[in-house]
Amino acid sequence: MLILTSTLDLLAEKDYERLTIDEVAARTGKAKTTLYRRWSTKEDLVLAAIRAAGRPPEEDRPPDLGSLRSDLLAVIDSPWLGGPSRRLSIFVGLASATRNSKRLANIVRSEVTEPYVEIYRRLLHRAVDKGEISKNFTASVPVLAEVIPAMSTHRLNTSREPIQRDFFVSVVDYVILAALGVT
Amino acid sequence: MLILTSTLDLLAEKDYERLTIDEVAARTGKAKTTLYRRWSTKEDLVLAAIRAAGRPPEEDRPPDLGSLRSDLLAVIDSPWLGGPSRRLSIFVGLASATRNSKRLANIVRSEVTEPYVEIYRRLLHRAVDKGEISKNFTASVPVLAEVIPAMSTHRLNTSREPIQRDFFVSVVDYVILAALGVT
DNA sequence: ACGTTACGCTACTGCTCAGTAGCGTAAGTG
DNA sequence: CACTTACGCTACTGAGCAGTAGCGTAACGT
Repeated sequence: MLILTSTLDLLAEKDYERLTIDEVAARTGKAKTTLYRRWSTKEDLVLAAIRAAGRPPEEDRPPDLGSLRSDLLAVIDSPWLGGPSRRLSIFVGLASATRNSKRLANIVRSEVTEPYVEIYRRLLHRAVDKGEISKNFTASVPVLAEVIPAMSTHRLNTSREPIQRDFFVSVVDYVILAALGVT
Repeated sequence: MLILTSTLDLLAEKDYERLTIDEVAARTGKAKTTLYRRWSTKEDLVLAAIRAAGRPPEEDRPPDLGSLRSDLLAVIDSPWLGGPSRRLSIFVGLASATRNSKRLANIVRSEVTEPYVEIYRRLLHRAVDKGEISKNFTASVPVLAEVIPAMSTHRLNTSREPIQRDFFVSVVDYVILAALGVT
């Protein structure tokens, strides 16, 4: 649906508060009243846009490319929500929404951020089970699973420029894999 | 100055956009006109509040407690900006401001976030120089210096609840020190 | 006593933006 | 051909909030 993807586009460019229905209308060529006929509030529209995006495909089919490193990078490169750059911008745009509405906050957490962290968590646990990583690191998995989302949103928040892939690679190599004793 | 610290308080509770001059006035018992006589815009007021906070004391006097671990925790526990909890909330509140004004964004970066990351960077480099950490890890210092701010703002953004100290300790032990091969 | 400075108060302007009213029109469906 | 459904358009209301006007008043120094 054009309207819903455009809503996500605008959410990526601005953020929830700066996203105006007028602009969604203008960009999609629809009339504002048309939007309000289908979604009775701005919150509903954004909610629908989130749901329309579906869930990350890696949730059902986690990558299995032979090494933890390549699996982590595969998730980073995932085309979900339009690839790393758009996905990250949407994450940041939605973060501001969680301050507006507790309802929105819960949906965002349960449909977007939590599933995403969960994927990393599972990859890490699987690497331990496989023996690729020592069992001594089991305790650190929950924290490490948050590292990639945390570092990338922080980067985008402070630098405003699009994030280079090198940065993700640095995080994987210098932080996550290093913390797991992978040499 | 009561007005400036209250401004920071409100910034910590809400964020830049939700901070209203009327509320600053109400909370400080001042008249709104009084505030506008001294600072001609909301942006100026917040700017003044930031400057009044000064710079982190660790910038001049980095902690030196004998181990990298205790130095990192000392910076985390720093009383600057009212201690970890208030400081972190202010960071998050200011992040929303960087979307409003490029001027504000630059000041926030140069006076608040960058100095803070720089402190971690220096602690890490010093540990390498001292020989506490192997020189092999020099390349990873810039990324690791962002880990604590990134992880803590991310936590606050997604969970909304105050952050427990255990979390910081986990980040230090399971992420940073682990990534530096400290056993 | 007198002027100056700083503050308080009430009331207003002006803008942005969510959400609504009401009317018109094209396209499908029986 | 009538009827319904869906959309477009212009114009409005109403709230929130930055910033302003104008007047009154206490505190101060001289």
